[in-house]
Amino acid sequence: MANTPHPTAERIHQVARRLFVKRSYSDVTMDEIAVKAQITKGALYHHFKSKEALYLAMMEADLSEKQGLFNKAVATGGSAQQRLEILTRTFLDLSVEKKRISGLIRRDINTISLKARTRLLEMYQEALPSQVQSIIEEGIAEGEIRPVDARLLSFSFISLVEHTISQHGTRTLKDNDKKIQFVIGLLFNGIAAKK
Amino acid sequence: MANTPHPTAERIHQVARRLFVKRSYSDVTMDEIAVKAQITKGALYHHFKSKEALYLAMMEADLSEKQGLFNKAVATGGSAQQRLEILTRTFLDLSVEKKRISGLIRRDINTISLKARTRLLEMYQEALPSQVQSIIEEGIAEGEIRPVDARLLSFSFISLVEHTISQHGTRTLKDNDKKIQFVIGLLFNGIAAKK
DNA sequence: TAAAATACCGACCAGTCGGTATGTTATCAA
DNA sequence: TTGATAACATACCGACTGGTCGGTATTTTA
Repeated sequence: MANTPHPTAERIHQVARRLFVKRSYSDVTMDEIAVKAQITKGALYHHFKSKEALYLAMMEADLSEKQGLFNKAVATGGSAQQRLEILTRTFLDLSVEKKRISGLIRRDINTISLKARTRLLEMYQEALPSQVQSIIEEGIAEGEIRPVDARLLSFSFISLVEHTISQHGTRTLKDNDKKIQFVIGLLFNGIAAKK
Repeated sequence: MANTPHPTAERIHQVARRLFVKRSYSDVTMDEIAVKAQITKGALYHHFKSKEALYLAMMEADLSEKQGLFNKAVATGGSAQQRLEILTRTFLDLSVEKKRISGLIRRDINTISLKARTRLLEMYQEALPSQVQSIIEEGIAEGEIRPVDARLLSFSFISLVEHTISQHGTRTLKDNDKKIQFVIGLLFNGIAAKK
């Protein structure tokens, strides 16, 4: 399925990923991808039949990799809090670029075709939110977490984590331990002063 | 400053706002704006010297309006929690379109020129995050809130609120009271079950 | 009421971008 | 050696896009 055996296709993936992370779908051109990958447009279109196909293939490769990684965190034992900590750490240990990709979906989702959009959302859903959600749901079942809407909470949590890797987030929370502490602390205990 | 007395310019603003909310900066064309505003391209460029100028003017009008509204919430008395509730309610009472605009900045920020970008970020910063931040800072000073990084927290909080108006958010949290309860409850107390 | 500013029209332009048509070269099985 | 196919290269197309410009209608001002 997610096999990209050809070295050129691999290189195209890398270049595309780098460019799409920095600029929006519409702003990245196929010409630029070709130049940066040191091939011609003909070669580029030999490997990917359209811009959208390339974008989707790149995202699929990334998301399936993430799904596998996060699945390990979900599968471990321990409390919901511990498992969310592990999952968060797994995410934060990724390269800067790969951490940023997750945010592309919200940015580019309205640009691509309806078919690609549906597909992309499904892949994203499986890779990240649903895994967080399942941890939260089990936490609720165990009485560790108050009964809340697990899905909405999982999106909120992901958003919180993404904020810790923003420019200001990395400035304030230097290392990954600090980031995890901030995000897990806020999620479980809030910010109210202890009475 | 934020005076747009001319009815045509006003109509262009409305049309542009509606389109830019739905699609990204690059995907909205000046031709389409002209057609939807029932004028010609010539007239459009008579009122705004460039696409970017139009985008910026639209955003400025919106953000300065918001800044004024939120300022009232900040200026009221009461605890930090009460004031954040009022601010959140003020935001949630806006039209769907105006609620969505705030999210455009993160989406389009890399598309526009550096100069426009800096300007836009300053305006946004003043209108929303810094007002939330000042409430949080006072809450910390009063011992109501644990000492945390107020700026990072304000961004996180805004993000939480934005999630409640997503498709799934509105489905789960029907009315504004529910939304406020979710967001304030999470921020102050977290989701851990009470011991 | 003349003149000057404003508002608007619509044809047009130069450049861009995704995609294609038509090659040329490398690979490798038979 | 051959010939089929994959892997590229090059030149080009046509649709589109932001922006321009000469000119006209309308309103404001002197």
